[in-house]
Amino acid sequence: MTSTYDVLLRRLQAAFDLVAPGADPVLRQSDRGDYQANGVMSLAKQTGRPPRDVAEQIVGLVDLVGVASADIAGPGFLNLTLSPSFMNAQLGVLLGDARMGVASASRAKNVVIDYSAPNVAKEMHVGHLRSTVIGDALARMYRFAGHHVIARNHVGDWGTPFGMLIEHLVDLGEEQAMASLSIGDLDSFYRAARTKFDVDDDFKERSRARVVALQAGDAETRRLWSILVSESVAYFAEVYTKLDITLAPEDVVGESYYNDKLDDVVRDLDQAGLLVESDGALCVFPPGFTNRDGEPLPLIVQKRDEGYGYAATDLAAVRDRVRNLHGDELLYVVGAPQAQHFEMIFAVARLAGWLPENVRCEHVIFGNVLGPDRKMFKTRSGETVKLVGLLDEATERAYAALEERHSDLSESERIHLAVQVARAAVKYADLSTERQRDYIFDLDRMIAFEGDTGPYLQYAHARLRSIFRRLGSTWNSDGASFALEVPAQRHLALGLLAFPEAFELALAALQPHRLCVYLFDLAQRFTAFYEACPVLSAEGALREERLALCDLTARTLSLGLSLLGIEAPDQM
RNA sequence: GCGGCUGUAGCUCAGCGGAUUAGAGCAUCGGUCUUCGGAACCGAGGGUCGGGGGUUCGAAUCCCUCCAGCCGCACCA
Repeated sequence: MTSTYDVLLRRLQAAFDLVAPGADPVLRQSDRGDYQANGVMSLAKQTGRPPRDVAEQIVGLVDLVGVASADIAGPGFLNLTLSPSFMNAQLGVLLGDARMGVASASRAKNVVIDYSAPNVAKEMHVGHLRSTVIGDALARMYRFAGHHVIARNHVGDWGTPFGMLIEHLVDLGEEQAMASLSIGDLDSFYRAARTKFDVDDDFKERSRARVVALQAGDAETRRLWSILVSESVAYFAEVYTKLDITLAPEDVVGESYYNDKLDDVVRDLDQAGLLVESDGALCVFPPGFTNRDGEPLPLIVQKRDEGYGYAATDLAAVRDRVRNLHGDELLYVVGAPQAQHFEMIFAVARLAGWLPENVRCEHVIFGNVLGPDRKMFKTRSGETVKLVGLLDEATERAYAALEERHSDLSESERIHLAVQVARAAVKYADLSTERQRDYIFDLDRMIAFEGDTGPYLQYAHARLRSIFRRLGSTWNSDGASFALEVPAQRHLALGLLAFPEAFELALAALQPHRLCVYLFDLAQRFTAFYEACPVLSAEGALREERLALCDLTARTLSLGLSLLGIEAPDQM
């Protein structure tokens, strides 16, 4: 179907094109009319004509028959009011549309999304939360839009720490080490290795030798290393299941994957004449970057000791994602501190010709998770907060809240619901603010059932479903049409019709919070409707109409939440 | 020093391709209703949109500048 927004846009565009080809109508929802087109104002400015004249011209040219009426207001605003018949028709189509009006992409793009990226042999902590949650939401949104998502979990599985980790594994014995790792207490494993490394010179020496062996490809060392990796990946999978994240073990393509491609990267850069030796290191100096002394800032590709740094790996990854994965879009869901690093990586990749103009490459930046003191979120004792612990605590709170309100749930139902509510709370809190901002992790606030929270949206959905449960018989929408004579109904209907543009804007800007804003607004429209409009006690056509609005609202909420990676249980 | 991000109601945040009256949630206060699940709804108070300039008929939104906070600025990822 063509969304309501798109119908309006096309009609307006045709009229605008007659006045000034390509002029943007700047169409958006409005509280003045149903929609407003502000493009007249800039068009007037651009042509030097009085806005009202232009507005009148557009109104004369635009064909909105059967769709809407247009009024000129103020200096030259175009307020649009949808016609009842058009709304009825659009809502009627929605009843049979599982996509709730969102068109599927005509050409599926390959979208490579790099997110989560935990470290092998290290616990996942709050620092991984945002990348994981935001990245997964974007992945779900892209898939729904009809694109082919290639998720890349760029785990830290290489580097000097692996010398000590492997030696620690040897010390423990493989069986003991695997047991220790599979319990999920990765931090104590890492800490133990670290401690030995710091206090035991002999261990330190062994660790260094082990790094050399690892890099040289020594078979036994690689085998031991792969134990660490596979145990960790298995652990990550558990965390992802707990969080309901779509990343699979196959998506893990760690830093080590690029090892054998790094020589090539350097050679290519050299042949392109981009490589410069500086202080013994091989660097690229992309224009426009300076250090604190105002001197050109290098991207160090190969260190003085001839080892490769992360820049080389990231460059190899860009190249791989364009050449081999045929990515049309490359997204990196990585925190704000690495902004300059990625700018440089992208700049160098463009210089080297690895990143064609038509490939969109973007660092999807997000801010920090802060504690109540507005500083980086840490435990009281100053340690990083484990993701699993965070979820467990959220689940306990959700469980307690459910226990207080529903004694009729079975134990297993309550546990299952608590898990769903807790995930919703944590994810929605993360997704609902503009991602570049830091946000304060406040479990009390996010798990509240009132206000702009995940659980509130789940609740709105559950209330809707309960109406259909009370109905007893199965309902179908065959007899429904939309007169929308009660303002609350019409207001809700307008919200329903706006789902496609809300989704598309969120996706285009890579801003899941826009979808959150939409869903919360829809939920509020629904509750207002719910107060004003009895459903089950209504009769005849009015009852069918209201049931249909409930059905559409429930489905829109459920779909929208699912695109954020949040479940919408039928009962709470 | 250079660069980036952030600064909107007591608190947490939307709005920032300029445009008609600056919004929401929480909290506070006051109401509604013998609830299709009250985990609800309605209303009120509360804002020099960090400060100051500028562009514009019109700026929270664009430009400049200053202030505050956080982050980055060569061999750790």
